[in-house]
Amino acid sequence: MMVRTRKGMTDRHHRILDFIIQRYEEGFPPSIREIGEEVGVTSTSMVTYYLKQLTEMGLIERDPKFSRAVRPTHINSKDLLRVPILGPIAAGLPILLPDPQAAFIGDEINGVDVARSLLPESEKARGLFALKVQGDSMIDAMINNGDIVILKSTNDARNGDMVAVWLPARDETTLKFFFKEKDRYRLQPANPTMDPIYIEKSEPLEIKGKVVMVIRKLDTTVV
Amino acid sequence: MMVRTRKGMTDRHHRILDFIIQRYEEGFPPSIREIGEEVGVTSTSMVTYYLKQLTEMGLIERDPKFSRAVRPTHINSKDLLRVPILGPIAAGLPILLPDPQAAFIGDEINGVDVARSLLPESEKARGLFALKVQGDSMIDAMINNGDIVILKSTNDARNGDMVAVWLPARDETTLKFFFKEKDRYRLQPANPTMDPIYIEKSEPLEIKGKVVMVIRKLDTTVV
DNA sequence: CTTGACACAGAACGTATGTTCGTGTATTAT
DNA sequence: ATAATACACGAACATACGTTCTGTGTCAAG
Repeated sequence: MMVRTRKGMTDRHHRILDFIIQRYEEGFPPSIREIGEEVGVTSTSMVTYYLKQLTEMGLIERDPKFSRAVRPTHINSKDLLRVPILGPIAAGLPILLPDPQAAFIGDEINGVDVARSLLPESEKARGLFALKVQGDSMIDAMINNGDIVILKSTNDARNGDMVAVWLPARDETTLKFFFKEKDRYRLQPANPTMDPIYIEKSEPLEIKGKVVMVIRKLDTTVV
Repeated sequence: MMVRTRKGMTDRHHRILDFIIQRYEEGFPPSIREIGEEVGVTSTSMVTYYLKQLTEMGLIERDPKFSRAVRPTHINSKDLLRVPILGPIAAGLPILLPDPQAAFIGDEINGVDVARSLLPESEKARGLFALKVQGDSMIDAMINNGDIVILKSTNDARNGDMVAVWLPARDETTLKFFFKEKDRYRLQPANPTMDPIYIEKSEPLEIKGKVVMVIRKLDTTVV
């Protein structure tokens, strides 16, 4: 007998969480009243109310013994960003769609730690996910079996972006540099010795994300 | 008995600074009274006194607008490893020898921050350096112009290691998988479609380091 | 319509917090 | 010896802080 469908994160939840994360990264956690002032909540009890919910969602931690003792739960430190590995990527496999909700649910799945200093300013926000390359099908993108590709979730791209695309007509996932030309899209392999693929604009083409970084671990340790 | 040193850090300075650093890493900065309790200073004015000195020494920062707004100025992180970028690497260039001394001298040159969690246990020690790939000569190693290669300084390699070698006979630097065979060394490109190079054991071959990681930043240069 | 959970505001209250001031003692320079 | 300085304790005080209580309005299910 649920009275009202429990909405997950509202805009205010997000803004409060963002503010706490921001302050956490600066090293100075905010007080209840500072949070309220930031997000436009005039009452301290309302902030407590939201903080309680965020705590129950497992997104923040509080220590009732101290004032200003609030911090985001996610493992991300001030210097690191933990990017979730959503799954494998291979030529024959469609890319798993990143569920923005799922990122918050306590799915303690695999992830890669990336130094924030390596990411451009604009990517420091959320929306990043990682895929682990399976097989040798991405060789023309200079990407090997086992490499970790970090992407930003997006549905469109600008010329020159390296994007992960799903080509329904070919049942194929591929990583290419994206160029929009007059009547077609040109998907250019990173390897300059290889030829581009041309996709007519009438053909379907799903951009799943923009590649932000590629990490290759050379595991010299014998497993 | 305690000798009064005119200036500099006394034991209490150190303990206060350590406590601030510890709390900073935990995300919960301490209050004046908590600091006093921790280091055995009974008076809040004494803590203020020391904090003022530490601020003047440039070791901590405070924001008088907020409570608990104290943090160490230096950025030390136990999650990150800063790997110095010693220079470019290109086919025609010999690799700069990493000077272990130079890494410690306050040469605030370029560096990459790497999450320790991405490095294998054995590599967490020192001896790592990074090179920035210049040109397309490493394409057969699946490495692009602009990629950052992180190496561990070593003079020998095991079979299967990816190594950076200098071939004096060819005046060439290259990154290849290393295999020792009966009478020769086989240098295998990472790209499986390309053929290996064979070096007779009589020929000179200088192993400069073992590749631990490759990082490719796709600078979409947004904004 | 009634009910009850949800969303929000305001105020009250006890404690926490940082600053300032007064006092005292040991060390050092002159 | 005297003065200046560094070090130390405690109290006082205004404000900051988090919790809790009361009250209001909304919305959907029964």
